[in-house]
Amino acid sequence: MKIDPTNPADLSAQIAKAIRDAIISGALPVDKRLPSEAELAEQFAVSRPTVREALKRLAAQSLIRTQRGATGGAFVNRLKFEDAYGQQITTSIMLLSMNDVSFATACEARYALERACAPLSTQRRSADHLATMRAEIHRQGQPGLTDEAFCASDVAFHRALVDAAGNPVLSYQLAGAVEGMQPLMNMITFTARSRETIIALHTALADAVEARDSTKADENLVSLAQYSQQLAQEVIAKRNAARAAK
Amino acid sequence: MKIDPTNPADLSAQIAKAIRDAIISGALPVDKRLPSEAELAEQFAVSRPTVREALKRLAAQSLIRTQRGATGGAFVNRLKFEDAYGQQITTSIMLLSMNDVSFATACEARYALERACAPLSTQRRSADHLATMRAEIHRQGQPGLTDEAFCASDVAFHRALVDAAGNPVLSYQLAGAVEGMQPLMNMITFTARSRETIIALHTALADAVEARDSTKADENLVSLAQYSQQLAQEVIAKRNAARAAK
DNA sequence: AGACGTTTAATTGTCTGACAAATGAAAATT
DNA sequence: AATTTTCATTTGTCAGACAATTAAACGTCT
Repeated sequence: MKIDPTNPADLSAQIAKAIRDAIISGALPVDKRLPSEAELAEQFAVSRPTVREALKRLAAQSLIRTQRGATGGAFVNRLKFEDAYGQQITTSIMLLSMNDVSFATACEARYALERACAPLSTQRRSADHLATMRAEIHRQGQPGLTDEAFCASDVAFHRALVDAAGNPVLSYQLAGAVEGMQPLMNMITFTARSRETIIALHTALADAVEARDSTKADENLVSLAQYSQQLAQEVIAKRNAARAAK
Repeated sequence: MKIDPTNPADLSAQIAKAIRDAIISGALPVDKRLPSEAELAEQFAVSRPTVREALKRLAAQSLIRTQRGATGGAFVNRLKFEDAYGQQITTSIMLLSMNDVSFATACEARYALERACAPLSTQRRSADHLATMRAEIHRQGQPGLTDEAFCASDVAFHRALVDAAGNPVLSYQLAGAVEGMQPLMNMITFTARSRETIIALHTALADAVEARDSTKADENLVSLAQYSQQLAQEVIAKRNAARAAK
């Protein structure tokens, strides 16, 4: 683990990279304690604040955790799927909001990935996953539900579908695609009529999953994708009409 | 943007969260200059090193960039897909290596997602993407190629297939699944015979993409998935045999 | 001897003050 | 008017200090 001392700028970034590479290469195994900040400062020939900035960079990526006290220090953190979900969702939201990604593009990606999950989900779904899906469908039918709550329930429904595949790697990858779309979905106003249509499709999808019928599940996902695109187009059309009227 | 002053620990994490939330909510738009470190220190009633640690956390996530000089400072960064790729891949590699994810689970996820891309790729593939795929196939056939280089070319081939779908969101999500598997793939020793088989499947896949035949492309992906699983099982079987012999 | 409270050393978290380096704007000079 | 110089601002880094936390070492009492 060495840094380039000739470039006296970005020292903390260089140190963070050196430690990160050591973790990736396996030289620093999980739960291994790093040297203390004072020792690291001496090793890299920098001051303690600089070392601390480097450690905070790593902590932001959940690569290390720190503990105070006599036997404390910085430890290589076992990256949990749970922690990675959060980062993945944040990054997805940022990407979609900052890069003018169209609803159509994001929606296409989301449903393409979900359709990839569906055959596995229909095979492996447990009673638990199915119950979650049914519960969310029931929630979606309740009167007085705000659009945001309806969207959140929609996300939970689809998360259950994805998790039913029983593959944590798939769940992780899909978390970004499904949850990252929520801000875009929130632009849509769900009328009572459109909610009915979505709930009907969700029910049919849940039925297909219960019957372990992957063909029907796929058909329903295609219908959901098409209907989502249609709703978004209506929103855009209305907005354009309002703009033209001005 | 406020923090809880009653808890005098994790101040930098709290400040980072406050700023991150402001960025996500849109209160701080892209390219907006944050207050200077001295001003932030005053606003949050903390010292400058604490503010700096918070900013480094955000920089580690590519949420801000900093610039020295008179008109410098920290600016909200437009998160590029390119930047997000790198983080995605690093996180995926960590997740797979630290959580005892089996080759079978990772492989299943990867090919499920790739099959989701394939129909779009066959529809939209450009001559450019096809040329990249052909070039990587050619590289894979060269004698004297190390296993690592063969794997890297395999990844490049599949990246081209994914990018051919013309959906940056899909490419981003798939980057983790495809490139994150590389360390696992590197465990496999590719004999001349197994390379031949893989190259034949790649060629058939490229042919299907060229002919815009999504059914054939899907069949070849399924075959590739099965063959990858078979190779991995052989490696595991050999390893177990060696262990039993001891 | 064993259980329990106390001290102590190590470590992170934070603060203060300082200087160096970069950089654009303003001022001075040609 | 163009160029050079100066200057103010801001980040990057450093040194030293103290507070808070924590577990181990130590001492004391039963």
